[in-house]
Amino acid sequence: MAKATRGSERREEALSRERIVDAAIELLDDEGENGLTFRALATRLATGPGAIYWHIANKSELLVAASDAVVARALGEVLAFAKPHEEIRRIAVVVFEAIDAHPWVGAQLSVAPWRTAMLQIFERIGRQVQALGVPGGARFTAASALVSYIIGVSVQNAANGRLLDPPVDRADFLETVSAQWKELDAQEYPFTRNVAAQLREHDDRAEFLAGIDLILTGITASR
Amino acid sequence: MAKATRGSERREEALSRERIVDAAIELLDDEGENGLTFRALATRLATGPGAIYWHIANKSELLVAASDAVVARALGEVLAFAKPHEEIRRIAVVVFEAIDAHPWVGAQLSVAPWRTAMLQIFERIGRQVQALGVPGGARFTAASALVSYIIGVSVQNAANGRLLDPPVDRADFLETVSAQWKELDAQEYPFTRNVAAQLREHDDRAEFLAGIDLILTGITASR
DNA sequence: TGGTCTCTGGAACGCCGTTCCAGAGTCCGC
DNA sequence: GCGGACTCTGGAACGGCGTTCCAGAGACCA
Repeated sequence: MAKATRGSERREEALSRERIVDAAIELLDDEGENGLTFRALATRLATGPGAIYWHIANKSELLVAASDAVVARALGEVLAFAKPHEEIRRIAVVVFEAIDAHPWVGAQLSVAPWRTAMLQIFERIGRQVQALGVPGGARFTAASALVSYIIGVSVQNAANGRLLDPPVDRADFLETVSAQWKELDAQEYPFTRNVAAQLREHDDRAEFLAGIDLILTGITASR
Repeated sequence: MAKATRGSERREEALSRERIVDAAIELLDDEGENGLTFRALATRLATGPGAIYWHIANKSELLVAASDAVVARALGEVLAFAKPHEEIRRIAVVVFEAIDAHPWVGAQLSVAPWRTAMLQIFERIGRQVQALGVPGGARFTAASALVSYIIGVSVQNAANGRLLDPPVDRADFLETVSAQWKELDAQEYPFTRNVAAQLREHDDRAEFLAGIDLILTGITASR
């Protein structure tokens, strides 16, 4: 890898793993998950598909690199807070929002877990669980539950946003689903029918944080 | 749809949506997510790809139908229990195991949520949350948190199982990852390094249930 | 018996991830 | 200053995919 030391570049801006990953992120954000193809990426970088394969092994590696970059940037925004409770909530929100802004990251995290992206989240959460005073034997469980919940909800929230092809207004979308829930069979879906109104009014982010608090309460109560 | 009333069949067993979905489930279980192609499915059904399209609109609809069938069968096994706590745990375990046995269901649930499969889980969990005595305004939040956690952990657990192409022994796999964690940078990943041993020994299912209990404790404590 | 409607399945289309490879540009030993 | 080796490029090509098309087989009705 002596490449970086080379003085001059052949192209205006030489192809590099970083430039490819950045272009991939742009493409994914602009065109959605299906928009990322090696041909489209090559066009955007003014080159051919073959050139990309010199820097990246395959599409899966490209997706891992792209999601790692997004998660790392998001976590970088969370500074050390005074109270563990607060920092856990901050990390959760930042991850939630990163996946909301880049829905393809969510899909990627559930396909290829325990790569760098997820490990970073686990580490940050784990330290705060420790700071909360959770005893050694229960830390792994508590941190795992939190991370699973954070990723799980974020992925599903992002999936909801991707549901309809023309990006539809959130309020309209909830209105529609809520109406569908109200039409459900009263025998089969009594509960869902009853909470249909709450679906329309609910705030994903607030609901998400309420879940975090539920888990934190559980962790603290059984400490 | 007067088809079902037709007395005689052209083939030994006529093609039907149900037969196609069953064959798709078999194919997915046998060959993995990438094994389901319309060509392979056509071969298994001794027909051509075009015939399948008469019964199913596209691949996405086929995947939705297949996961709905698997989840419905799994939930069907859970009878009404006396105590809501118990039934919630039973539902959680059954979903966890169904996704573990059919990992492709997990991937599907995070791509297309809020279809029948997820709704069924939500409904069953919601009723028990209500039975727990959670007040009306908090039921939606509690049920959502539980469902998100259940799906989130199950999907990630299933994704772990799919990680390596030749199905590797679970203990070996954990041993390897645990060893990798111990090799992590001490500055960057102190927590993860510390719990590496717990990763090796932990039981996914038990950990999953511990998380459920954590949330249930939280729900009960803040009731 | 002829027409219509349901259903079949093979052929073909366009796009994808990936591989191949001729060659352009750069560096290094002599 | 020159020749070979090595890095990197990008267009062409391959096999496989989801999907569409359509000629026609079989069952039903007038």
